[in-house]
Amino acid sequence: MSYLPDTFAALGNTTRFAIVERLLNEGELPAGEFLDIGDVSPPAISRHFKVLREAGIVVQRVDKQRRMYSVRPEVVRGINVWAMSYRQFWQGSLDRLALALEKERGKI
Amino acid sequence: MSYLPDTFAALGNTTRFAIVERLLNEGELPAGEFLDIGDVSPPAISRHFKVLREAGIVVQRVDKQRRMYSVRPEVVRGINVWAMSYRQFWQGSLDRLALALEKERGKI
DNA sequence: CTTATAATTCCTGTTTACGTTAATTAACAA
DNA sequence: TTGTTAATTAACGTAAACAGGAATTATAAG
Repeated sequence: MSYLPDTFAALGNTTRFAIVERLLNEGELPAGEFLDIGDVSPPAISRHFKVLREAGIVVQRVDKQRRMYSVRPEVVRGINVWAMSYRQFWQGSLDRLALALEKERGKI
Repeated sequence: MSYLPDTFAALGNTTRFAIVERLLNEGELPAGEFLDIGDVSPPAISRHFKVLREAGIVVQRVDKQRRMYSVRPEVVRGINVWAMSYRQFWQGSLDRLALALEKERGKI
């Protein structure tokens, strides 16, 4: 069985997706850094991190009173592996699109 | 704004994920072909396809009484583009893992 | 015209998701 | 000790997700 549906379910919430993107761009950050993300309360942030943790998307590191969060690289890589496994499918359509554009260009 | 959270939300259901994987592997199929996927009723299948359509993941083609469904290649490609945009992040961790394994091998 | 097939929509009930305020835990600082 | 900061858990309410059976629509076949 694949773990991907659980991963996607966790990323299928705009607040959590924004959290993950920010962690990906800025690296490890404490939970408190996300209070400005789309007006959510501290309890809401905390529960979103719990969902992300339980889906295996982030890991927590305790530093004094703060909980530092970071994204597990394998997760993003896993998504990439999945999408790449269907590369022939989507690459093919890209090639056909490029070909069609070439032909259009020829007509003009 | 990114459409990815909606895409992930739609794929974050095991039944819908199974539907999409099957369409990716076997190509265009009628809705009725999915009645064996984890004992779901025709209405349930129909509603899952509606979610997938509204998320832009699949397209419908009418053929007599049948509704033929197929995956939009741009969607899978879009997921790939997103994951690839963080390649440095997950590739880096892979390299460190490989290096660690090399060192371990050296010790043995 | 009548029946069968394919899929959907309607109606309804149950579960899950998500947010808020209040209370709690843990660490730090005066 | 007392107060402050960081984050979580508890309790509660509302909205959305999801499922099933019944009814509906559209096409095909006898």
